Amino acid sequence: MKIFDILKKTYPDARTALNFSNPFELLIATILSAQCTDKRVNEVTRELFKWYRTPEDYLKLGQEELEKQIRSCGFYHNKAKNILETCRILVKEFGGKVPSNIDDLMKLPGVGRKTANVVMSNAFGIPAIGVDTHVFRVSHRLGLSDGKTPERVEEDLMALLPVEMWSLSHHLLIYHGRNICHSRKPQCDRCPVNSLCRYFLTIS
DNA sequence: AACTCGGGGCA
DNA sequence: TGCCCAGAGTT
Repeated sequence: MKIFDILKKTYPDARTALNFSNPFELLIATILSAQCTDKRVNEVTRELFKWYRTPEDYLKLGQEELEKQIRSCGFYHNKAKNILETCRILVKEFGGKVPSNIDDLMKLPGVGRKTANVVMSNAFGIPAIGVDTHVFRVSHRLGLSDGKTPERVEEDLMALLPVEMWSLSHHLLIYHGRNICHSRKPQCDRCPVNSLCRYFLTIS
């Protein structure tokens, strides 16, 4: 697919901003990342992971103290509650390990389809496309999908791309969304794929 | 499909 | 001040 060839050349270092290879740490960081900048998640987790590295560590920490630690990420009450319940399930049902399939991951509170896919692809190397707001918006603009839900966009992208491109396409579309294809004011004049973009066609 | 959960950065 | 941020859960 030509669009992704260009994006790959344009963003040769596109990779996750939540750069954790440890599945458990990536899971926690990704739960925290909901409606929060990756910059702040990295700040909070850099401190958090110094002291708390396993599900047992968080269960010992407790709700109130965890809320304080993650407060600046927003939605801290729900996130703390979800993280602790997730840790309980990990200990009780998965031997303290993070499962690597989407069904088990999505049973964890605080883990939706996007987070589950990110954990699978970034921590376990399983081809998957996490559809966040960037991927959703950019895919629609480019004309890669007309899906009304993230799941439909995910299906369209998977049908469009070879399996070995799934994980990378997630990073490329996010990178592009953050750098050029902004929600409000997309920088179409300096977009490397504007000649292939459906949205650019409608406005020019 | 619409709504709520929210602190913090930035214009 | 107002808008936005690598979403998920509930109704």
